[in-house]
Amino acid sequence: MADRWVLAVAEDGGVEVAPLGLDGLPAGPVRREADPAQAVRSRPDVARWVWRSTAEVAPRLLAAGVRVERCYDVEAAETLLLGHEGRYGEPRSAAAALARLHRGPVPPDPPQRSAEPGAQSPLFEPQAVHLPLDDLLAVYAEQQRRHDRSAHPERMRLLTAAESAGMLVAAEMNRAGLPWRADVHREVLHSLLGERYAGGGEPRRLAELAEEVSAAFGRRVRPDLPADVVKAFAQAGIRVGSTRRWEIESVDHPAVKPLIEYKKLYRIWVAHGWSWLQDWVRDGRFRPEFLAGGTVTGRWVTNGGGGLQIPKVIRRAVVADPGWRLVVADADQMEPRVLAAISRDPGLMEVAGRESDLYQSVSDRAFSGDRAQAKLAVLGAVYGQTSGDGLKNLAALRRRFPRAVAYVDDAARAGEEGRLVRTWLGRTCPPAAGAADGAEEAGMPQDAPSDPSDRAQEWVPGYASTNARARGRFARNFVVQGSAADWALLLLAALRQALADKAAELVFFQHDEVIVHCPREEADTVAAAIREAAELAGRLTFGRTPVRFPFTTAVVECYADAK
DNA sequence: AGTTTCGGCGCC
DNA sequence: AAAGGGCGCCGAAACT
Repeated sequence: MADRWVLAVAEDGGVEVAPLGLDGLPAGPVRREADPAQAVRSRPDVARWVWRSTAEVAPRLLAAGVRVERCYDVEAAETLLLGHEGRYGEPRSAAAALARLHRGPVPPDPPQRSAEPGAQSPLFEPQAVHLPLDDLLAVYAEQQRRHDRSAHPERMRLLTAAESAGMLVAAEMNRAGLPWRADVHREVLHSLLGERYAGGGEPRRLAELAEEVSAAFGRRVRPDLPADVVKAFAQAGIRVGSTRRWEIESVDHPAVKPLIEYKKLYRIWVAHGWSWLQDWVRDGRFRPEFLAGGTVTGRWVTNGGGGLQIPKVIRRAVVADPGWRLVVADADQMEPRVLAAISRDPGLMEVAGRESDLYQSVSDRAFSGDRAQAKLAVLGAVYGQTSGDGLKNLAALRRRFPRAVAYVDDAARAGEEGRLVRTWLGRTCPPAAGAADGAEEAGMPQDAPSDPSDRAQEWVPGYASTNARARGRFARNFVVQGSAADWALLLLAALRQALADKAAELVFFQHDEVIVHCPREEADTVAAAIREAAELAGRLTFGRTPVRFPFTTAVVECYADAK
C-alpha cells in the first residue's frame, strides 16, 4: 500500500483514486468508487490523501464516520505558494493552477459563500470546479517543484502540511460544534438586559438606561446613534470627536455612566442576544463555521455567529455534556515566546526558556520589576507603537534584547519599502497589506514596490508616508502574529493525532486557546496531551531552541469558570 | 429597494 | 497610559 493516494471528486459525487509513487506519479491503476467515504474506509493504511479541497471532502467523510490520518489540500497549497511567490492576487483554485500550467485563460475564483444562519455544511461548495484525477496530479506535481524552489523548502512543505491539517481540524470542529446551553444563555440575557417587550424593541434595562441618558441631557437622546450623542454633548458645552468609550469615559457629565453601560449591554443584545441564539444554536451546539487560514497572517476566522468573539459573560452558556468536561487551554505569553524563537535573541530566548511569567522575567531584566511596563513595551514593539510611554520603554527593550527588536524593525522596514515579509514557515504577507487606500483588496493585482500608481501618491504631502507607515506596522506585526499562527497549526495537528483514539473532541480554537470536550475520566490525559503537543509544535516549527510553550489549563464544566 | 460603508465594540 | 496589529458583527448611514 502506497503512502500517499490521490482522490479526485467527480461531478456526480463519485471519486477516482490512485496510489502515488515517490515521484508523485500514479503507482498503480486508477480506481473508481461511489463516494469518498467508501474510498477512504477501504484503504485504512494510507498515510496521506491528496485532494483538491478538504472543505469539500472532509464533511462527507465525517458524515460517514470515516477518519483520515493526514491530507494534502491542493487549493490551500496553491494559496500559500502564490503568496510565497509574491503573486497574491491571482486566482487560487485548482482549476486556475491548471490553467496557469497549460498557459491557458485563468478562470477567476468563484465568489465566496456568505454565512447563512443555521445552515448545514453543504455537501458541495457551490460552483466548485472538479478536476479530473490526471489534472489534479499535474497541479500537485508542479506544486512539489514550487515547494522545492521556495526560500526554505522543508519549512514550506511543513507549512502546507500544517495548513492541510488545519483544514481537517476545522472540518471536524464544524461538525462537532461547541456545547451550548440555550437555557443558560437566556438566563444570562434576562439578568443583564431584563424582560423583552412585545414587538421586538429594546429590552427593559436598555430602555431604562436610554431614559437615564435622555434625562441627563435634558432632552430625548438615542444612545445608539453616535451623531445624536455627539450633538447632545456639544449642546452641553462638551466637544467630543466620537462616542468611543475611551474618549468619553473621562468626560465629566452625568450622561456618561448610563451611556457606557448602555453601549456595553446594547452590544450583548445585538451581537449575542435572543436572535443570535435563534440563528446559531441548534441541538445544544453553537456551530460557527471555522475557516482555517482565513486571514493573511494565517489566523483562523469564523464565518457566522462571531465564533471568535464570544463575550466573557456569554461563556456561561458553554457547558459540557453530563459526565463530560471542557479542557480549556490557553498559551501563556505566546507572542513574545514566538518572537524569541524567530529572532533567536539570546536574552529573550533565555527568559522564554522558562515556564514562568515571561513579562515578569523581562521586567526583572529591563524594567526594574515593573511587569506592566514590560508587557506594554513588548506589545508595543510587536504592534509598532508610535507614541507615548511605549517609545521610552522600547529603548530599554532594545538594549536588553537587541536581536528581537531588530527582527521586528527589519520587518517593518521591509513592509514600508514594499518588500515581501514572511512568517517562520513561509506564509507571506501581501506587499500592500496594511495600506489605508484599499489597494490591498483580495483579487486585485498587487502594486509592485515601484508601481507608478504607488509613487504617484508621494506627490500628495503626508499621504505616502502615512501609507508606508501603516504597511510597516502591518509587516512588523505579521511576522510575529503569523509565526504564532504557524506554531498554533502544528499544535492543532499534533493534538488531533493525540486525541485520535479517544472519545475527546476538539470543539474550539481561538488563536492561542483550545477547548477539548471529553469524558471526565479523560480530562487529565487530554490536558497532558495539550502540553506535549505544544512543545512538539515548538520543536517542529522553530527547530532546536530553548523556548518553551507553556499552557494554562483548566478542567471545567463551564467555559466561564476557566479563568 | 437593495447594497456597501461606517461607527462602535466584542475577542485575541 | 494611550489609542499600534488581526478579525466579525450589527444597525444606521450613505451610496447606487
